[in-house]
Amino acid sequence: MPVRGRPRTFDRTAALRRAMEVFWAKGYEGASISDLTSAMGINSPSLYAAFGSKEALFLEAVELYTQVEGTDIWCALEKAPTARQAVERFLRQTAKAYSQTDRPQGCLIALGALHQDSSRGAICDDLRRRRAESRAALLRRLKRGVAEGELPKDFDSSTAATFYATVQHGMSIQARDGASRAALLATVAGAMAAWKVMAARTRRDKCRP
Amino acid sequence: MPVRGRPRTFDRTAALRRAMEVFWAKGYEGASISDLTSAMGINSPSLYAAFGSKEALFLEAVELYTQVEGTDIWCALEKAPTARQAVERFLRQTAKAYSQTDRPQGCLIALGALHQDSSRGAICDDLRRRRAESRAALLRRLKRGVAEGELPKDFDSSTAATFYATVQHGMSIQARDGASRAALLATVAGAMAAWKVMAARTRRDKCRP
DNA sequence: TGATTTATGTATCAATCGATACAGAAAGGG
DNA sequence: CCCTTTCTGTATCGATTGATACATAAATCA
Repeated sequence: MPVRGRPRTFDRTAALRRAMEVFWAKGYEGASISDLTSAMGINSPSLYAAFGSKEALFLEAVELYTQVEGTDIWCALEKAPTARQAVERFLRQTAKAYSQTDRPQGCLIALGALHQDSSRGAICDDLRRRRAESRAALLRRLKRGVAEGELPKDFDSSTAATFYATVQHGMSIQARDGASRAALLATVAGAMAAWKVMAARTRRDKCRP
Repeated sequence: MPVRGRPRTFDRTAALRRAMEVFWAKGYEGASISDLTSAMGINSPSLYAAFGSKEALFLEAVELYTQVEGTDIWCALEKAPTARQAVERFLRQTAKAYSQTDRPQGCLIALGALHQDSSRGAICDDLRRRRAESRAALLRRLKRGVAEGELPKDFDSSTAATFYATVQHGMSIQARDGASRAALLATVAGAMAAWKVMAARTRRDKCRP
């Protein structure tokens, strides 16, 4: 069923992708409507007609970001055969994604709107919810590792999930500071060094396996 | 030698401290001159007469922040007897400082201005330089540990410094998301779990000490 | 065809941004 | 005393912010 009125003369998804890149590079507050419209190749009335408001555009851009840029990271976490490999691949994919040179460094969800008072509350809350979801996904994978016997029953999945989520967030700032992929992978190596200690059973019967 | 003209009617340092708190809570972009003047209890001409510009005020506020809020963390790093304790106390002090409930959560230097394009370049560069200095201080302490024989000669101080600095940055976002002190300390525990692995000599002769 | 519906481009809107002009007030120097 | 210097409060400045009014263009419906 075709739409009734005059058809849109721009590609809505392509324009949304451009908006995503602007928000990614400049953050929610730092991206002005003028920045957005010039990057999207449209005038502001078209932006408001198609997306509603700056807030709504941002929320759509973040959803697109999650689907497009986050897929590799989520897949790494879900598809790896062991929890250990899942976490390591999750972090290595993160290092790879955050250090791409043909796009902004670091994560839109981590860096897009950190100051609740100035950004609109809904913006900040949405990103916070997505960050919490990232930790929750890690937690699910770790608990599965415990349930499957890969990790000891007394393994503290909650602490480990918090730790690895925090490392990922720190990597965003590190990447934004210009860290190379090698430097990010060094951080991954450090984080994975904690694994065998956290995964060790309380009784030290694994020292000489 | 007393000053010549009409004396200032407000406490410059107290006003600067208020400005610091506003920047800390809202970031550089998010803090408007109106926000600042109302918190400082002065009018905008007084602000510009005393501090020059918003940029200069921010730079002074960050310097004050470094001296006032960073002292405990730096002291923990410098004064601990071993490198291991230095890093652990450094992170534990960070957890404590970032989770104070009577002030903004997380670190002004980590969160104050992450988007180069929108904030003035000098602001972003100053914070970046201070973040780099934090990693450099960690690196110095670790290399001292190697020189003193606490750590093996092949210990990768650079990787470890990058890792622990990144964890600290991640803790800022974690704290800004409302993490409790216990959650931050869980991250510290995770980060310190990596220590004994990174500090282990290449030959596994330390497994049964 | 004419009526309806939706999108586009120009030209703004009120509000807020960072930053000042200006006159008066309060100090020291002479 | 007057002169100079510096700070304070009021009242802005031009620029930019996010968001629209309005006339016109381009499509479908009847």
